[in-house]
Amino acid sequence: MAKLARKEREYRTRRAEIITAAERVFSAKGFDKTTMEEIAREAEFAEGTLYNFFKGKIDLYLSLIEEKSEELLGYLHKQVSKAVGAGEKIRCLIKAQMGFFDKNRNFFKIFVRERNSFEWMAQKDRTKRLSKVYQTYIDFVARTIKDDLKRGEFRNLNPRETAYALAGLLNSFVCRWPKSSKKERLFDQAPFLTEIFLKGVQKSR
Amino acid sequence: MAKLARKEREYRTRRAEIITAAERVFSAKGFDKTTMEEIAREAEFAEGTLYNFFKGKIDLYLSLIEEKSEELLGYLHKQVSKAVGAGEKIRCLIKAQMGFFDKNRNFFKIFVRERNSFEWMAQKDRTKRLSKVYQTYIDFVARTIKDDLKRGEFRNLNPRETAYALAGLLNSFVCRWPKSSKKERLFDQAPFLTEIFLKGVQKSR
DNA sequence: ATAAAATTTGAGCGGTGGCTCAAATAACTG
DNA sequence: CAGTTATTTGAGCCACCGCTCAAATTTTAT
Repeated sequence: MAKLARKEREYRTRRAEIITAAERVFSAKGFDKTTMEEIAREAEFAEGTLYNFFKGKIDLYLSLIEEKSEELLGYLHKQVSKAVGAGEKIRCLIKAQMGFFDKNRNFFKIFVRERNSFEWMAQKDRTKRLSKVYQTYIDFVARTIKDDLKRGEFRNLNPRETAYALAGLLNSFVCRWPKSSKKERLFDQAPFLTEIFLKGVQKSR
Repeated sequence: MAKLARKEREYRTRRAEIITAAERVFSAKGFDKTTMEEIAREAEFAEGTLYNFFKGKIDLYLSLIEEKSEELLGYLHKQVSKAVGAGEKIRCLIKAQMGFFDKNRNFFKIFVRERNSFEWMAQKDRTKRLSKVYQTYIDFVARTIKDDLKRGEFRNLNPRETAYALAGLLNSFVCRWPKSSKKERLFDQAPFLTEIFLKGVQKSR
């Protein structure tokens, strides 16, 4: 019946509100310095309410990363699938990722920060859930590179290693961003990075 | 007199022992999840003793990063200054950094992790002391790149932006390391990274 | 050997923050 | 509206941890 559907919709809305509130706080303070009390205040709920939507602090954090990452990957997938021609998929991937981060500044801080440290994290389940997310991301980048490289005049490199190199190039560059002016868009830096990377992997002649 | 000198030596030895113990724990658990009690246990001192050597947890952490970074920079400087010829300094920088990290696995974890998040950190003094460290590092890389690029057939790029790109390339690659086998050395990966980077910045022809 | 000075020790204090749960409130139902 | 169920609330519990300081121990001086 319609009633049930509305309830479900409202539940999701509230859940999403909590997630974006958490995103703001986590991105500003990092996981450890963020308190549930602060997320609750930001989301305009009482602290206890958060526990009706998430098992605890870690679950909330991981849910946020997982869901936003899915969004990112979906977007990248959609954009990249359009591109054809040697190097075009890679070019498109870089542009798409920068564009996504421009629109999701808060999330990107969490994504980058976590990506660089998840490897040696303490809690078991946290490591597991996170590594899945980042493996999926790297796999996608590696596949894109693989498809693209064999199409043009590129060296025969290990796609996975190359994917790490590209991800690193993007991430670190992106780390300067918080310091630069608000209006500056990451998207505009895409050509610079694309050029370095594509030249870097092309065949010598 | 000789007596005073010995005291001083012993003081420094104990201090260094605490720092390397802290290095082990911090690298394994990260700043927040590391407790003073655990560092004390690892260093075989009582908790209170740590406070005779450092003002507190943050001071210990920052001292560790500052002192090891100085060591790293000194080593890089020494190695790079030997190199001559287009691209040679950069090649040498990459090899030296990988070699240093091979020998300082624990420190490198802290260095990389912190480098990626210090930009938006909470505590004022911590940010200040850290940003100085990383500015010095990036400055050095930028200077090396600048010296080198004008010597060969390279594009006219902004050295500072390019330094961030290079640092990112190295760091992210290095992030895979903890997963790979113990015997695998970062040093052996240097050629792969060097090639991508040098090709990436060379003039089109 | 003994007193004085320096160093180490670890139990305990105080503040913090994740999480719970009984009570309050709101939403449905007939 | 009354009764029932679902949701929200926030004060308080409790475990944790950085840090202190009086007492114990070691080192130095005489």
